[in-house]
Amino acid sequence: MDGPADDPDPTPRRGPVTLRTIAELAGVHVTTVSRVLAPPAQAVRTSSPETAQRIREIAAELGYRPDPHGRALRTNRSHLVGVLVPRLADLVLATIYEGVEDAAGRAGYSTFVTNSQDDVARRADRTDMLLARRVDGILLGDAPVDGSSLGLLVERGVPYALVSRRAPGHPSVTCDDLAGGRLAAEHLLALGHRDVAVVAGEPYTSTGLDRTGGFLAAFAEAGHPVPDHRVRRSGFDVRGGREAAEALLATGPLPTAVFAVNDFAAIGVMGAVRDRGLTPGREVSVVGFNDVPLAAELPVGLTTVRSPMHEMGRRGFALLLARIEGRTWGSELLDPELVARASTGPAPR
Amino acid sequence: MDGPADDPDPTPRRGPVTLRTIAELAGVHVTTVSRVLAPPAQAVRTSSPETAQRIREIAAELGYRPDPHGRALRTNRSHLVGVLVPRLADLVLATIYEGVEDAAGRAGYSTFVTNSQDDVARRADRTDMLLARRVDGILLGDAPVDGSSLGLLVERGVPYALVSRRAPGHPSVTCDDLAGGRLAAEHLLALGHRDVAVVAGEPYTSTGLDRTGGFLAAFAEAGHPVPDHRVRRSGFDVRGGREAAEALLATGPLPTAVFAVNDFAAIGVMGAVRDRGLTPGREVSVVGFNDVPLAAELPVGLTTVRSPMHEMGRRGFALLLARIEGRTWGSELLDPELVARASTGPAPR
DNA sequence: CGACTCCGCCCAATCGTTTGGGCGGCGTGC
DNA sequence: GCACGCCGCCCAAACGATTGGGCGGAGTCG
Repeated sequence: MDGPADDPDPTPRRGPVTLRTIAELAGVHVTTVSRVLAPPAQAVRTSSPETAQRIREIAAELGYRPDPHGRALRTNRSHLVGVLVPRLADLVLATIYEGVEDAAGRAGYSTFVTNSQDDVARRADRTDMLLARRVDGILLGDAPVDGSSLGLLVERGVPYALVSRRAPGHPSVTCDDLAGGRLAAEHLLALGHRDVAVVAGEPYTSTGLDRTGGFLAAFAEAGHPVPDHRVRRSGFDVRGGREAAEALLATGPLPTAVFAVNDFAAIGVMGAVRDRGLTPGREVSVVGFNDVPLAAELPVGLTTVRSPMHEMGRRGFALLLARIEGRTWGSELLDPELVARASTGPAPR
Repeated sequence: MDGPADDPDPTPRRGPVTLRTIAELAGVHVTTVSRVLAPPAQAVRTSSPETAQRIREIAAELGYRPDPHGRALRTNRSHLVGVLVPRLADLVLATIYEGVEDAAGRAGYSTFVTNSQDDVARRADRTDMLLARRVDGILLGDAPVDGSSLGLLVERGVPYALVSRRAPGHPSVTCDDLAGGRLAAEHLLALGHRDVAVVAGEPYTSTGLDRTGGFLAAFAEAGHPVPDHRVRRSGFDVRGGREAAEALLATGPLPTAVFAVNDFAAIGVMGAVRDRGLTPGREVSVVGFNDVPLAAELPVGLTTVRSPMHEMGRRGFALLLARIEGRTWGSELLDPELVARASTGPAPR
């Protein structure tokens, strides 16, 4: 009863608008319509200006949108990319992803995002799902620093790029985490801190490793090497930071400052400091990393190293796109920046 | 030079595996392969057990995955759904989305998520993009309570469902926010609070409205109506909560408790309380909503109303799927639960 | 022994798009 | 006036999967 509408009224036109719909209305072949509506870049065998104009008008009036499935089938290009993150509920990754989606949208791409939970099996499973969806490439926000799990992609020849975390020998867009670690160290050194501790994040991530590495290097170069027992791995969330800080504060004399490689971990550290009746920024200074919006709003503002998360997402997508399109590319390091707030102060005597 | 591999070796087989690849290897027609590999539910015109077995083995060995574009083109079903959220960098929505993605994955669907920023134009734009991608349905996590912006979907006959925020007359899966507001009120009433304030969230959202409404109703019924000037709209983030709290605390006598309709807003409230030299849970009690993981880890643990965010996402997808498949469906209300921590205490005299 | 049924498979059309190959007709040059 | 070129368009063949329609052969039954 509600069939393909044989009323002669051309405007509301039931059903989806296809090239054929337009071709019939314009009294022309679908090929012609396709060629007219193709992006000007690949404008070969063009039509007469009048025909083109007429076709464009009809297409606009009907609200024609090319069917991505038909197009993908023919061109073998889906204009889809997969994005793998450890957890989307991690604000840092969510923000990076916003950048990715932003850039992808502008380039006419859509993204599937999915979380791997930093779990090997799940990562393989999700990658498989993305490949089954025929994505044009994959952006990895969860790469382990040893590059394991990238073999499959290389082997299959799937374009990919890393974002947030780097791995030697693979294309990536990351914050210059080594420099960021140094910034934190220099800030604390300038405030007179000599006896410090590090909440170091997960040891299989370049973010944790590099930030810690840069920090330790700067202290060592300044003549105040940080002993091993003052460095402790941790999760990247509040709980992880709190647990690591409790362990660090429990043993021996109190450090005068703690550097956490992630803001949420730093918030956990501040909680642990408070639990001992101390105030962050007075008895114990605390530095975080990333500068999430929350950092500025805390009762005691968190001193932190700002990383350009949104920008990182955008550039990460741009890098992936360059690889997909076979253009030249290179890995990128984005500059971090120190933001001093109330959680750091001069070292107590 | 790297063509379709005419070596007789059947196993590594260059290029993508299609039905034809399998058909040729099995010496059978593609139709037969398609029918064998179809889900058992729609098993009509089946093959002989031997043929079927052989086909399945070859498919498994080659790692056959049906091309979603070919399938979508033919069946007019993309197995794709769009998800619209205000901001993915909002932990609450990110968690709900994790639930959505979880359920979608299990059902063989993939999801596009995109943020509307609660902006009318952007929402229309993103919806359009999703429709252009030929999604089978749309899940809305950003619906305004007046249901505006849903007209387009209804009109076009696109299956949709609401999650997190409801709108009268539209299918939704939400937390029972009215009940949640009451839970918060009852908790504070039991602690002896009579003079309270509300940080009410955005007035165009059912979450803000219902949580506030339930809270106010319970206080009114208990004989302690909350005056208008003690209720103030706010953003759902830390800054929004802080700003609203500063306004509320500035005028007249201090309330003994503040209910914020969102945990992050509550964190902002606690910051404002601290700024005045007061301690949350002593001079001023604070209650939040959602129970995000951070709430338990704060220096002063946040009393809050837990909402089942992950579950909400899962059920939301299930509801959408029911509509897509034309099954019967109904809106759902999920039960909230009060979690008492240190940020609430007996009302001071 | 013939007719009928049904099983197991193949044929062909279709979804919407892109793209190399033709093919008339008009304009130009000699 | 004829040959040639090119402009503007149409034709047809893909891409991979699904699905109604046939068709030969084996089995059943009278």
